[in-house]
Amino acid sequence: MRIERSLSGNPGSTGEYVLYWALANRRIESNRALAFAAELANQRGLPLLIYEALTCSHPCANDRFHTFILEGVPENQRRAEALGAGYVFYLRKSRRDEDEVLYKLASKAMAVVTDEYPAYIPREYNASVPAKIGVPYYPVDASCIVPMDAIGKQEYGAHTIRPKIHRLLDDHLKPVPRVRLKTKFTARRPALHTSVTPDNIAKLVAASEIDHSVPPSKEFAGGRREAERRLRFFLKENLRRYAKFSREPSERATSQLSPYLHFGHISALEIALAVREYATEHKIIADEFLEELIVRRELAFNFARYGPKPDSLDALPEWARKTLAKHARDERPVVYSREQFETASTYDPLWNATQKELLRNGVIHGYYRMYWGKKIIEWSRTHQDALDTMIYLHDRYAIDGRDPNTYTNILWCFGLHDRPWTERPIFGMIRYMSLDGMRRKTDVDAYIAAQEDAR
DNA sequence: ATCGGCTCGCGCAA
DNA sequence: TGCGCGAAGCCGAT
Repeated sequence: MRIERSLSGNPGSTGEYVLYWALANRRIESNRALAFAAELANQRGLPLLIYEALTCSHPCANDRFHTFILEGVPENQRRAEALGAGYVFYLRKSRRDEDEVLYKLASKAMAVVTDEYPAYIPREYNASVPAKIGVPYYPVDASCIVPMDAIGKQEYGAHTIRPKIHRLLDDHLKPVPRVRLKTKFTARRPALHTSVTPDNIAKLVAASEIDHSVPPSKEFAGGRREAERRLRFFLKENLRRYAKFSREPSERATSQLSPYLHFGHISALEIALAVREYATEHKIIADEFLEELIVRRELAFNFARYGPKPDSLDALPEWARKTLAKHARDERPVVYSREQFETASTYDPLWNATQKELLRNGVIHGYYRMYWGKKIIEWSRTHQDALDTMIYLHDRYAIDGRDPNTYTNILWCFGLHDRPWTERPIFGMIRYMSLDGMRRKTDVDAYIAAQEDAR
């Protein structure tokens, strides 16, 4: 692995260890940023210290996300220490606490390595933190299979990025080499460490100064082991059904891994490798799944990284901005308030069921998520209101929200990475979706019944 | 049940 | 410069 891109200073100055800050990829295995930090440490004869944090000043901090993240911590600590690395987890319980642990740890580090991540808070950290610490700072892309840098520019759509990804895939679709640390971390653990065990998670969450009105997901428990369990289940039960049923939500044939991908409990790389191996062994064609996991996911990261902004209508292609502007003042026969959306109180039973899935589980099935978004456009006073509502609901409830993928999914509803269609009110030439269409293609009633039963 | 048109623009072949 | 075709469709004609 090359040592590249120093954003501030040069490695080689003094320090007691190399610090890896698990900002977006909260895992020890299959992590290129951590592997890079380990190589740097070995090169300098220093130990590796891994830092994972959870903050309450995050604008959407609530019980759901806190619980999910905390559930991953004991396993990360165990695996980090098994490598011979140091591990510090710090939960800042109060909104007023400064982010002083990172700065303290960084002040004794030879270099800070972290995750490049083109959205939400991590993106802001990577822009602001380097200037505040006096040591070299390396953000490494540990999220994508083909690193964002290897594409290097904003792509217009799946059809333009696909050939580039496939051309580069052989170079990158291989396991991250096992990390072996030459120097064990033997220093005393820094005092500011929050001990997390399966038993004290609920107590830690309750004591945090966060929004306690969004309960933990009823469906998804966080952590590496849970991610691995779901991957095994998907391979065994659903990979062979995926091509046929991925757009039939009532069949539940999708991987259910997006929450774990979002928090980095598992990597897209290891999922792709496991899927490819299982598919070869069992003579399954996995192309449809790998297209979603690789091409479309990486298109989303490409958009977030190289587009002007991942969460703004300004980032749409010109034809979409034009047609939306033309229809900005169209009459909206039905308009719901944010509260009506949030409480799943529309006239449409399918839409309400998708919103209930979001409220209860923290995800919406990928296919219905598009319908969910299209209807919010139809039922909002302005396009900007619709975007604000979608981002608000995702940021607040979706475990896989605040992610390049979800922002891209949301903007897709406004024409991003899509093409124009027959002009119609409100939508202009943006693709429209209807309840009749959903009924024609999917078993709407089975899905609604499943959401009702799940209460 | 199936089919074509709708409508724009990228990237490639020529 | 022309041409094919695209992230998940709709609608009306047959």
